Amino acid sequence: MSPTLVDIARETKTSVSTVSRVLSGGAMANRISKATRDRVREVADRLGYRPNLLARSLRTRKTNTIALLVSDIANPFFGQIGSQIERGLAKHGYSLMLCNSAEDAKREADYLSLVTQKGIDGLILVPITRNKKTLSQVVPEGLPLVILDRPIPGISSLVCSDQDQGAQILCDTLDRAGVKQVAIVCGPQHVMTHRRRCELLSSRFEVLTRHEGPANKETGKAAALKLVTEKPPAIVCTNNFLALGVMDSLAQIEKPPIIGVFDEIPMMHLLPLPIVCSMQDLPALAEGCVTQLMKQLEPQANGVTTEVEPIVLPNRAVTNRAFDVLQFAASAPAQ
Amino acid sequence: MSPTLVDIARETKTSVSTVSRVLSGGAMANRISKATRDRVREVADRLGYRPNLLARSLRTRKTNTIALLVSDIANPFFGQIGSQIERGLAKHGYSLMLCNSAEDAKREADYLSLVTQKGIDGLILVPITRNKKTLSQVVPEGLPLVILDRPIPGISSLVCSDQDQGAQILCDTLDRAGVKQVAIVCGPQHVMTHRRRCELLSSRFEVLTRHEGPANKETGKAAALKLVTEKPPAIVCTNNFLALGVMDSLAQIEKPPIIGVFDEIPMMHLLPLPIVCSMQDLPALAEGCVTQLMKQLEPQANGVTTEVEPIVLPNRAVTNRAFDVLQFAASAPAQ
DNA sequence: TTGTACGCGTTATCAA
DNA sequence: TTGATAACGCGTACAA
Repeated sequence: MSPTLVDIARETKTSVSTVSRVLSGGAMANRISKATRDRVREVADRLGYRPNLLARSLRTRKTNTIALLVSDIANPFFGQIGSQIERGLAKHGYSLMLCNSAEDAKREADYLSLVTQKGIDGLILVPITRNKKTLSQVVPEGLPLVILDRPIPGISSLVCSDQDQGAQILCDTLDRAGVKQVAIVCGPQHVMTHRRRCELLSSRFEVLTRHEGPANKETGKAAALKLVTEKPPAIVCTNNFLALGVMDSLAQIEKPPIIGVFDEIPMMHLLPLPIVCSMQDLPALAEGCVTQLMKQLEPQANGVTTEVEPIVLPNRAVTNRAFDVLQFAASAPAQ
Repeated sequence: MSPTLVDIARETKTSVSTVSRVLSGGAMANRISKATRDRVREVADRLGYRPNLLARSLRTRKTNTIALLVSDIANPFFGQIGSQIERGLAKHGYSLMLCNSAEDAKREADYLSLVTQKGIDGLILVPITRNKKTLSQVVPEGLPLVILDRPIPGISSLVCSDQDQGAQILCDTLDRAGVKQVAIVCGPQHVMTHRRRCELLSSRFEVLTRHEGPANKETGKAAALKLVTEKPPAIVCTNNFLALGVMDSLAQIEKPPIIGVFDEIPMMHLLPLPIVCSMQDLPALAEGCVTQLMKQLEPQANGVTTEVEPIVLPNRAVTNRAFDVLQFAASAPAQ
């Protein structure tokens, strides 16, 4: 059994409160005589004392832990963002508990329930649920909360990329390459990001076909198999997993279509297909979450409660070499 | 403030213990009269009672939480494995706390210290530390522990891929393609996996050059730039990140070298470089962790303590299309 | 079937 | 500068 304050108190002939003050009293520690202070520390060291954080949190109602509930940890996007958020939080003395709802509403609910019961000081959520009401039923009133990546109407504590701008720059790039018609491969429409991206695409191009399904590779593959016969000039996928599936099935085509995609595609320069992708600013997203959270955790000293305003970040369009070649050929005749 | 057992007891005119028994007594609940049982449940529902898990864990010394401390969550390999481990644990009633040491020994130590103080029922660790002794100083005696991916001498509770077999099949494949000499790009030698892979490669091929650095893209890029002039027939990278960097820099080469790599390369069929990779069995690794852990958490009913033996899984070599073409040309003359 | 009383390890209040 | 003592919210042995 790990030693407790009582053990140290006994060993050092003092009281539990004294020991507590020395070991974790902060400024209080200085109000204890140097003699006993040293003695307590010495014994604590020798016994290998380590505070029981459960007990401490129960008493102080503070866990110094932030939960990050993402929609799919297998997606490198969230792995990277998790990694960066964690670094950011560490600077403020918080540690991160990373959870995975796996795009499953039930598991999201379970986890929300679990982490709040376990006691967390704040929550960063990539929501499956898109309803403010159902959310407030599981998330305690007043818990510092940041919604990440997928806006929920009515919640202003938000950090996300600018959906419209991201879609526009993708469309602009396709435009410049002479694209007029596209096929769309998209994730579930009840997810805000997928839906909005589809809408914007439809408003700017003639949509030949639209395949919808779970936002994974399999959906992309299935869609690509059907699209082989249709030969659209461009295929736009509403996230990276879909695109991976699509491209996987499009390998053997002689004159592949242009692939438009949101999120990063690893190794895109090397791929023989022309790709344009609308990339999010990952570091800024991560940092946004942290500052957004800290605003709620460390309220201003001067009674002024700083308003929490959404942080909406710009995306940038990136093309690969295969695309650049194509674009040149297409725009050359016009000049 | 969230309601507690006391609130319900007051409201329902019973005692705290009765309420506790009804709400979380398990079999005990049946030893309470149906009348009060229903009344308690009704009130608990109405008040929206949710047990405080901190308090419960403090009392029961059980958190139903397993910590998974990985070396780099930004690596999709660990994202996927984390996702699968979590699913596996959920079936046994445990939830997962995913932490990231980011290949940093200090952060590993910090996290080990943190999670054990917070109270966990078990730990799955992808170690930076490779020493049993230093590990046992932070990890409490008797805590169910599983070492994942990187063996530590003296610890038998291990789940990993067969290093040697994995390297051998990679070498075999290169052999069949006619490769005699290789350049190596590897991660830090103090990490078991990188070191062992290097050793085996050296024993089977003439090593032209060897670049070592942190196991990330940048190291790979730097190495590739130097290798451009040397033109080795094959470049072997000891993990996927290194390979990504290498390939990124090797895009424009007319006759690219063969790339040998451990771990999965996304989209490898599509890449114009010949690639062979030695892939680990992810689902088996994840499941191995869970069973290994459960053996320690749920000791056999019949006093026989089941021994914990290392789980070592076979890898399989996968080649892409560019490689297959190459191999055919090389082996054709021999036939 | 139910209630009383105690302990889990810590911090906070009050008095000395 | 220090020490009793009471919480925090919960589970459980013991008694009724």
